[in-house]
Amino acid sequence: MKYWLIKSEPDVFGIDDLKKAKREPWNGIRNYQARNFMRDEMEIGDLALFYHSNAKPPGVVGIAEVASEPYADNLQFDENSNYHDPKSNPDDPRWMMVDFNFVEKFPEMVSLDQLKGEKALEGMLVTQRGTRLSITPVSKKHFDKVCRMAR
DNA sequence: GCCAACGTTGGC
DNA sequence: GCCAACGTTGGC
Repeated sequence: MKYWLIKSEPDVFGIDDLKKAKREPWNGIRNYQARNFMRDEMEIGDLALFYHSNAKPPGVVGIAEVASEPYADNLQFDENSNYHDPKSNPDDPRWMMVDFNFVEKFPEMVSLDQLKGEKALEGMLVTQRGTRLSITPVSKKHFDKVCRMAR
């Protein structure tokens, strides 16, 4: 079982939206590294820290769970979508995604500042400057620590 | 296959 | 809204 951190902008799709939806296809990822994590490494039952980016303040607000095998993100074939990719071949889709289930919303967010200030989280990718990846792997140690900080 | 130009992310 | 840090694109 692996652990992850997934970013989302609360204005677009935040933890409350996931709570309401219960389950959501993680579509719109158009970065190869992030895609590879979903396609090649995620397994049903993996847990992910749900992170609000472009928020004030940014930080981890809850937990989601991988709920499906990887499958093609249909928006890549939708000409009216921002995520349309004309170069993707329907017989060999370029962009894959998984579904996430809502697991938990933390009573209080663990802000990026808190993450950065916590010695035990040293090396966590999201705290590092220039990490723009919307999906990053997280060690179990770091995952557990963030959960403890939230409670 | 190099690399300049361009686009995007996301903290601040 | 600025801009640093990346990723991608495309000409050569």
